[in-house]
Amino acid sequence: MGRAPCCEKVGLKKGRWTKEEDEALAKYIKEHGEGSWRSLPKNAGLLRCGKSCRLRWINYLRADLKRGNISEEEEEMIIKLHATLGNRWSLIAGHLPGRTDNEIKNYWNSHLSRRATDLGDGVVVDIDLSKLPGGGKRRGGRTSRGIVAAASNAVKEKKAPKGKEKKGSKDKEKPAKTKAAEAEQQELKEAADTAVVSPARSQSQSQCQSQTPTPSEEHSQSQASASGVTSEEDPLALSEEMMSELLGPGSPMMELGLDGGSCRDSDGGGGPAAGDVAHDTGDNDKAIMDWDLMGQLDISTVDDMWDSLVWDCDDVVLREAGHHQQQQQELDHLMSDLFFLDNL
DNA sequence: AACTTTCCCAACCGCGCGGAA
DNA sequence: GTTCCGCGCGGTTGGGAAAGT
Repeated sequence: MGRAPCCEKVGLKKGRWTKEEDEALAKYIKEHGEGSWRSLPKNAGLLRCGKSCRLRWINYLRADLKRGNISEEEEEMIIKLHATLGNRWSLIAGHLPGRTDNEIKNYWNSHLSRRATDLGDGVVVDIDLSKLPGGGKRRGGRTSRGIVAAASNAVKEKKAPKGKEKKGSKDKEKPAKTKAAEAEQQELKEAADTAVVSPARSQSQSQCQSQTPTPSEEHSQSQASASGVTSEEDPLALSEEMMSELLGPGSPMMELGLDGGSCRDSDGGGGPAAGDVAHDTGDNDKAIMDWDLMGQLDISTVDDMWDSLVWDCDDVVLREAGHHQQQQQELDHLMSDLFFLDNL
């Protein structure tokens, strides 16, 4: 159908904002409040796109923004949350009052992702997203609350199957947005609280997501990988609870105790896994696949994926894993589970 | 001092989602 | 049920600053 441009592009100013523009925008929002971004520039007398105004306000002009460097606590929080949520910058920002998603994203890309790459020498996996279920494709757009809801419904149902299932995505109990948002917040809070993460482990985990490429590759890959492994059919969608269940005692992965197919601490004795949310057994000999990668890395398709997988450790590990037929079957089973849930 | 490279961050872009019409 | 619109999100880009040669 073709999509109308977000705003008339002709005659609009781009680039850095001037002080006058900032003042005009701030003044207008102070008087009229946020919202109606599309019409705001016109009303405020700005030659800017509404989106640009919104961004400027959110990232720079808002009064409640915290200025200055990211503190160590914040940094740790970011690492934790990133391990849990992936590149959900807005969600991460939600846990860091006064920080914007853009700020956190930039900070991650410029500081943390690099540091994550620099440290450790363990398994480094770069996953070709296109080979994942659903193409592993992630584009822009908001986190689908419907997916989140569906996923958690699926978990609930798995726990207590009901006779009849209501088709969930369009929840009649409005304001769903508020409810869902609250639920999401709660869920994330729990995730952040329960995620057993040490920075070191996070680094290792992050490294699992990005190999050690050239700087430019590193930059985009870390983004892409992180994005990919938490892609639209992602851990968040699957939800903490679901992943816990999948990683629980009854799960194939837990029973397998894979040594090779997983992304784990390189030194073999690293701290608890960042993504091993609430399932860190403390037994590092039993590698637990980071749940960011859970199900994304199908060893049975290792040959297919070989080009896109880069292992920065002994190949033996992978070879061993690749030859475990039973493990493959169980992984396949897990994959189909995940795929099923993804497609809810 | 001049030039080049790298880093950082503000801003832009394209897309998906939800809701209204 | 479909289309359109507004909004928000994540990825990417571009330019200035800092560091290196």
